[in-house]
Amino acid sequence: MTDDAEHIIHADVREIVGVDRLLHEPSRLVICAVLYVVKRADFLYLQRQTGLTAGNLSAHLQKLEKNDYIKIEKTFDGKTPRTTCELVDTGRTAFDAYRENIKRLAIQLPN
Amino acid sequence: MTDDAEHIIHADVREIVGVDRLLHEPSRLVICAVLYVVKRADFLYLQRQTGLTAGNLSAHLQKLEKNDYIKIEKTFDGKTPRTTCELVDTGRTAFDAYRENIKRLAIQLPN
DNA sequence: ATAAACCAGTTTGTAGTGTAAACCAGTCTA
DNA sequence: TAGACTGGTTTACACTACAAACTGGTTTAT
Repeated sequence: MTDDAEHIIHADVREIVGVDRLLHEPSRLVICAVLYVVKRADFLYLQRQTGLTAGNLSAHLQKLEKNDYIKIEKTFDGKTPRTTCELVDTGRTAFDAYRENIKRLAIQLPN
Repeated sequence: MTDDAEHIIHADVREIVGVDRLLHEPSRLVICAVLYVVKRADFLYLQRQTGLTAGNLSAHLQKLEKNDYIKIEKTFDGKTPRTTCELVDTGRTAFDAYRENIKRLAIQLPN
């Protein structure tokens, strides 16, 4: 195989090695996908939607918060604690970019 | 947030937690994307195309081979060793499936 | 009253993974 | 024949995801 075939391989394909790892993790991708459409969601709702264990979900949410992709609010609903999550601008923008990237990858290659 | 919004979230979105991890790793995804279009490629060609270090590339190729996604052939080109890689059916099928999955994810969500 | 079960998460331990750096066997060059 | 180069492989380590164990508090049952 020579470099003659190089023209086939679009630069975008190579660039996916630099993909946003924070979003590339499936668990977090699902979390963000859910938050992308519902805007706000509490812990249990997210857990049901994603199918993640509570521990997992908690860890991933913290990671997303630390990177300012989501905002976590802790309140009380009567006496029971409630954790509410929201995708903020940084996260929304990153998610859009990620989608664009993988869309290009998925569509661009010849069959 | 109640489950009223549940209808928005398509089942496919949730399913990406079960994505093919072997292909989901960006390095391997690029390797397979290259092999997908060129059919056969040697080690150095792959290294140039992917931008991976030799050690990395070697490790990922072994992982792909162990899972029967690619076939690795070792020959001599004169006196210099040559490692040639080829995406086999299992790998090609998996790659197609992976593309389908992420395409759905990328396209399906509302903006 | 008090024990048991439950709720809403967090923390901890472990196994797996990706990565770069170090290494190796053999070949070419001066 | 010493040194550099080829074409990789192996090693060491830092990071990550995941499940299981735990925490702090509340409700239910006895």
